[in-house]
Amino acid sequence: MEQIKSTSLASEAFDRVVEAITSGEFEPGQKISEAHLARQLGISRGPIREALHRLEGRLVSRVPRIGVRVIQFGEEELRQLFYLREAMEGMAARLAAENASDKWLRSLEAMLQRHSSEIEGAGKRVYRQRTSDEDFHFSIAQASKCENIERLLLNEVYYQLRIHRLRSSRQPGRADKALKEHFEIVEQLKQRNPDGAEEAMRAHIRAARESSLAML
Amino acid sequence: MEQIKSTSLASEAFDRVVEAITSGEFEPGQKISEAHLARQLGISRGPIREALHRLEGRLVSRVPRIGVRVIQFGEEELRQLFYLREAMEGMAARLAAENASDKWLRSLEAMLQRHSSEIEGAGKRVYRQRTSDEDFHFSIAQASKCENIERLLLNEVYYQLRIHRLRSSRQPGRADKALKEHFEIVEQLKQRNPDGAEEAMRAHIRAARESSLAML
DNA sequence: ACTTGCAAAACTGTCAACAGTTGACGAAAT
DNA sequence: ATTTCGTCAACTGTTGACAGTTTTGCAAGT
Repeated sequence: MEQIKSTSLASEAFDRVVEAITSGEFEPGQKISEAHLARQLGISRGPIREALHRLEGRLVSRVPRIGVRVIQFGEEELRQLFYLREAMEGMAARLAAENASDKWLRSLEAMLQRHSSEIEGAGKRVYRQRTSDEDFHFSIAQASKCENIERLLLNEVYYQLRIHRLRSSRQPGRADKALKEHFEIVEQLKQRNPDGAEEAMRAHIRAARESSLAML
Repeated sequence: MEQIKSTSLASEAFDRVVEAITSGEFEPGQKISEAHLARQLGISRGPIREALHRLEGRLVSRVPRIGVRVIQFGEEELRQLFYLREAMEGMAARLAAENASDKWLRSLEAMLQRHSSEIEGAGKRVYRQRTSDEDFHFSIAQASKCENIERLLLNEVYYQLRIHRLRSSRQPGRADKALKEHFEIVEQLKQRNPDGAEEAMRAHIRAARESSLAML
């Protein structure tokens, strides 16, 4: 038997707006009008309001009586996002090292092997909503068995990161280095070394931060 | 010049619900009816819906077509909350050690001196919405100059922590130990030692975690 | 050219009402 | 006594309308 999904208009609208923002359809700083968006999606303003409120502070900023805008993303905001990421993903790696099952560890390693061969045939710089990198990091967040961290990474960090990724090129050779760092993280996880796993993850994210900031 | 405050009914309702939950007026697990709450506050359901949605995942959990309930708080949830707290506040302390002004450091130390004398006259276990402990920790979050961390600590962590604090007694002598740990954190901040500050903060929160869990 | 004042349009905050769903209660059937 | 079924009240999701505010476009004045 399969679950019946009766999704609400508000959730639908939420997904659409996230998609529109993280895919670049809505520019950073652009104003989003409730009424206009409601007409565009063919529903009333209620569900739209709900969706936009759920995004407040994450992907849009709101000014009372004025409206909501897609968040702007400067160097400082990006740096701070990486600080938050370092803290949370570092802890996630630590917890994963303590909690993860052997089965999961093997599947994570298999994922890295796939990514490894993807990089070989490296021509394809096609856009994909969820990158290999995000899959790896999110998998570790899940393995931490800490719902708070998992939820916040998903809702706060990764959404914002996609906006940035969309508008900036990556340093040449960064993918290779990142993959090596991923392998180092897996190695620490396999050794069930919480300190090592956390430090490897944090070093990886610091490196990603410096690389991203260097491209601005 | 002073800012004109034009607070909306939704924000008002939001504050009221937070107050009701963190003060214990609404029990954990209790269902909150939009219609009932709207009648109670004398406004329509729109602003209420908005307020409850902003609390989703933080202080209330929502089931589609059923309604919202005040979150339940078990041992595991509490442990995970402390993991998140350790990660974020550790990073906050690190950033504070790097960024904070000397003026702020002196005011933080003065705050600790006040807390110190408060504990002397320790009879007053009166309930206060914001405890001395929370003031100390939030001040460091502000000094980190990282808006993400500040916002998430406020909206995600401290609210939930208040629910727990309300319903559990503290270990005898914990206040004294906590104060000593606070002084250690300040010491590391004064020395502008990021590693030391982060580790002191994390050790402090681990100790608070163990103490809290021991009381269940 | 630049500001000032004003009127119209557009938009947000709020409300009241409607439709469909859920959960509870009690009657009927086994 | 227990289960099944149908009814009903309460509630959530959604809508359209109203009021007040902000923005915009334009005209008049400096």
